[in-house]
Order: sequence, then structure tokens, then C-alpha cells
Amino acid sequence: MMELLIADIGKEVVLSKAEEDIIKASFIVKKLRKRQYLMQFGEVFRHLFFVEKGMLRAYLKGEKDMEHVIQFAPEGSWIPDSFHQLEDMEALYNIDALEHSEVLLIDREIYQKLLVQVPKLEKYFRVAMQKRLRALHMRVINYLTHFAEDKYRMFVNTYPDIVQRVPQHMIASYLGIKPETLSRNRKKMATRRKEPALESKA
Amino acid sequence: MMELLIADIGKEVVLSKAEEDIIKASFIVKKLRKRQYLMQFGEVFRHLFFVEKGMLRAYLKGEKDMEHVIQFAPEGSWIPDSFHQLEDMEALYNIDALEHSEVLLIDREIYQKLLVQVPKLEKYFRVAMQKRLRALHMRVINYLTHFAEDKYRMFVNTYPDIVQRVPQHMIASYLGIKPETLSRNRKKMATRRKEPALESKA
DNA sequence: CGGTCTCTTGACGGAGTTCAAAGCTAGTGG
DNA sequence: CCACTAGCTTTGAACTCCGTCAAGAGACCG
Repeated sequence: MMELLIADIGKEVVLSKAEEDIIKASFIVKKLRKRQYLMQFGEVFRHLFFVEKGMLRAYLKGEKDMEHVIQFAPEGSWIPDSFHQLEDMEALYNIDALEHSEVLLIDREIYQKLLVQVPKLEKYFRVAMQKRLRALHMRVINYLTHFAEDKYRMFVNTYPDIVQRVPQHMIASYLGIKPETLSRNRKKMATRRKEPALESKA
Repeated sequence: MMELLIADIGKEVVLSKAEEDIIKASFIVKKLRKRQYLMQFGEVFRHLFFVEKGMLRAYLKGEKDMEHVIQFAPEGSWIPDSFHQLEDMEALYNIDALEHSEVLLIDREIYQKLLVQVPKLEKYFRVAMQKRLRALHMRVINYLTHFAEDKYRMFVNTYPDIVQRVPQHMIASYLGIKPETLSRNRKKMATRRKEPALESKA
């Protein structure tokens, strides 16, 4: 229980057994079945979430119920996109489970207390935030390189594991392209790899 | 001198006169003329920058010397995109001045010391980082809306001041569209506003 | 007043979207 | 355990928005 969280923190700072116990006591475990909501647009959210097992997704709905995927959160991730909203506030998006998942919840008030009890966590969270900033940055840069094919290629390189686990149309949504376009591009990429040089006559 | 920085910090935390002085002593003022570089791709950068006056821009060069604007930084901003890289590292992009500007530099080692001397700055910087995360988030969401016109409209709503001060082609670059496209869209938007209903015959 | 920088406009081509339909796959319930 | 359905991927054809290339006009600065 909570091994992944403890391990993730352990990558940044060294925890005593006592500190581990304090941390563990601050979280609540919640199990989600596939498709189940963790949070919905407009709710006031009082918690931070760590994905211990499975995969979650943050997304919002645009025109004609178009879904825009904001973030994929496989086990080991914080969601939403860590901590950029610590004040009380209505959620800007929906979060649901793409697989049967286990999520660790921490109330934001308890989170504040935890930081006082185990100050070295400050560093852990600051680093997590920096990682997210960097990732978002790379994503923006990715969007600026124009072609859909390049965007997809970059996504596959960066998140090979996620590609295997989520439906294609959600990746398309994350990249800001249509599922049909992604399907066609994948085909193009595949055939190109098979026939690097093409004979004009047999 | 440094009024804007002190005022910006003052919005988050209350500073004593002594603390103000410590802060002021930690920064160096640098004046930049229009087009002058503050930092170039590949340099190891040892400083954080606060824009006290004028406007700066972070950008990178892609294929065929295409410039991609990453960030606009008017007075009151930190650049680059605050703090996601505090370790020694080569700059990922160029930063130059779009107007005659004044920038406050702080060496990263001195920055670390400053945080120890004036711990309440931790909060200021954490909040600044959160603001950046949120802004980047909104930008990603903006990219997901397909049409160039929508992207531009959203930019104008979010940064009406910047629109007035920087060349259009840089805004186009920031949005990931071509200057020609932006020009055409602006025209469409303008004419549409002038003639909401159109007579088919005179 | 000359050069650079910027914005505009036109014509053409190409990448991506839309709409529609059919084939696949996997989860669910009988 | 099979059958059925709902969700997902693929494919096609027509169309649209955007990019490319090119040229010209206006604005600013030295």
C-alpha cells in the first residue's frame, strides 16, 4: 500500500520510518473502476491526487461535446498537473479513470500540515512542480512544430508506455488532431518504414 | 530602482525595510537596447531575470531559421518561464529585448542564499511558479482549439497589452500560425464586426 | 531619403477536417 | 462460454483552412 508514493518521494529525499508513517497516515486510498469519475467540471476540489495504480485522464469538453485531453496520469503521477491550484477553486476539467485504478487522496489542509511536519517534502513537491513546468514547456514547443505526424512521433518517443495503454482517439485529442488524421498518419508512417526505397518497375 | 520587483513581492508577502534592502542588494541592473540579446541558445545560464521595464521575448529557432516565440515578458515578468531549471544547464532558447528594457539579474547561488536570508520569499516564488503553470496550461488548452481565429481571439483577451506592443508576426509565431494567416484572419474579424448583417442587393 | 522591417494581398497546393459507412475488438450479459 | 453490443479504428470522397511563394505597399530609423 502506497509503495509507489513512498518510492517516488524517496527518489528526491531520504525518509525516516517515522516520516513514512506520518505521510502514509495523511492519505486515503480510493479505488476507481474504468470510466469512473474522480472529479467533475465545476466541483470545488479539496484534494490532491496521486495515482498509485492504473491510469487516469484529465480532460475538458469544448463545442459539440468535443473532448480535449489535458493530461494522462499513469501510476506514479500527480493529477491534476500538480499543484498549480492550491486555493479553493472550481475544477476546470473532468478527471476519470481509463483503467481500474487506485488513487491516493490528500486533503489540502492536511497537505499543508504535512509540509510542516515533514518539511523535506517541500523539496519533493517543488521538484515535482518543476518537472511539470518542463513537461508543459516541451508540449508547447511540440505544438509549435507544425505537422501532425511529428507531434505524434514526439509523443510516442516521450510516452511509449502510454501509447500502449490508451485508445488512439484520446492521443489524437491530446495532440489536437482528429482520430481519422492520426489513423491515416500512422498508416503512412508504417508503410514508409516497410519500403524505404521503392522500385518503379518490377 | 527595482520598485516593480519590490511591489510585485509586496503583493504576496509583507517586507520589512531591512528585507527590502537585502533583496535590492542581491540584484544587478542591466539595461538592454531593442534587439539586444540577454541570453543565447547553448549558453550556460547562471541567472534569473526579472523585467523591470520594457519587454523581452524568449524564442527558439527551428527549421529554416523559423523563429518560435516561447514567451513574451513585459515589465513585471520573470523570464525564462520562471524557475523550471535551477540547475546549471544550457539555455534551451534565446532571449532578446523587443523594446529598450531594464532587467534585474540575480545569480542563482545568490538566489539560494537570499531564500535563506528572507524565507518568506519562498512563498512568493512558489506562487509565481504556480501562476506560470496555470498560464502554460491555458496556453495548451488554447492550442487544442482548432481554429487560428479562436487562438488569436483568446490571446487578445488574455494579453490585450502585449497585442499593442509587439509585431503581429511574433504573435503569429507564438500561436503557431503564419503571419499571412493572422493578417487575413484579422481582416475577416474586422469586416465581420463592421457588417453584422449583409444586404444581398442594394 | 534609402534600407530594413512589417503588414497585406493574390494564387496555388497540401495537410487536416467533415461526414459517412464498414470492419474490428473487447467487454457484458445471458 | 458464446453472442451481442458498444466503442474503437479504418477508409473513402469532398471540402476548408492554412501554408507557401511571391510581390508590393506602408512605416520607422538612421
